[in-house]
Amino acid sequence: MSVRHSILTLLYSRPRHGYDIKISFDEMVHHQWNLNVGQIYTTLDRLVRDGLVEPLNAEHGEKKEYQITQQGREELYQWLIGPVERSLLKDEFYFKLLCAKQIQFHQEEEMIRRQKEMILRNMLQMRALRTQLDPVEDHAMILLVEGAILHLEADLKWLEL
Amino acid sequence: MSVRHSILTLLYSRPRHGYDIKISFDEMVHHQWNLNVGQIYTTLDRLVRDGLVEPLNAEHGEKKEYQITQQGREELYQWLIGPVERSLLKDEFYFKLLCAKQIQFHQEEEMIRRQKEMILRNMLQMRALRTQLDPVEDHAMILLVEGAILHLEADLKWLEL
DNA sequence: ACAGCCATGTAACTTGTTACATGATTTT
DNA sequence: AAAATCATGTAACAAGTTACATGGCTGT
Repeated sequence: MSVRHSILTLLYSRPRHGYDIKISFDEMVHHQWNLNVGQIYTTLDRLVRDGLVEPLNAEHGEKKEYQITQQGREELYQWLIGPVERSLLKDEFYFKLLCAKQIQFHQEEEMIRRQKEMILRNMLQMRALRTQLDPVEDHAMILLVEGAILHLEADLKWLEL
Repeated sequence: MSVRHSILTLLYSRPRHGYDIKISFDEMVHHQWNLNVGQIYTTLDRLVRDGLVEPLNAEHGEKKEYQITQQGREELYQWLIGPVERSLLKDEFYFKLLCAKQIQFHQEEEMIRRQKEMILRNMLQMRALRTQLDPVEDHAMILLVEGAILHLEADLKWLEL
């Protein structure tokens, strides 16, 4: 979603080097998002360029650590606190239906069928994830996953109309 | 969302020139999405490059028209019929909550308050749009807008937990 | 004459993304 | 010794996006 902000998030508590960020990222998202390691490094460079992150003790050239700057903390704060747009066209499926209507694509039913399938697949995925979570350690994550499942159920209900 | 596919959609029924696409696009989305005209032209060039669109009678250099190719129709078809991912991390607000938890950002309540505000704003926007729609001409759009409103209501309900 | 719309385009930049190269260290 | 993991990076491209330049045509 926003690799930049993920990195700022992980650097918030302590400095890390690229590979460390990669590992921590995978843990944070419980391996639900496959991120190419290379992207960590390209994004770190860009964050340094923008003054949101700065390199630490780059002496010999090994395990270059990075730390977040004050500006980086502010950027992260603003991002977190900023709400997410939820207008009609921000939902790609609605947008597709709009386009389908425009060209008189008479296969809305098939679109809906496939979308339902995807939602079911995503629900299974979420349920599988939930069973893997530790009720103590991942308490907040469990709430999120359950919220996501409720969301998917609402989605499904709407498609059944 | 996908400017490329919007353009393919508009070229599906007949060839058009850039400005025509811009006007039709604004109509199609009922002015809910502000698209810079320049982007139409850059995207058209890229579509031509990829063989999804081809220029028509570019004689004197005025009103260059473009038409969709067979490959373009197929691309559009595949895009329309393809389902949209709905996993946990694809929702930016969930992702923000995850990051907030990671850094022990103790302002989840404020995040939720602001997100609710945004949803209410988007709901008002949708309701305003609905009143502007023609019950005959825009029948399908009305369904979509009402669906979006239901969606927003479900969103709101979840945030109230 | 001037405003406003019709119409086209480009240069520049952003983020996301990947395939690939390279080598060190650790485990089997 | 081979395989796996640790670790860093680069070149290249896609798509989104915008500010800006340019000129014709139309109505007042």
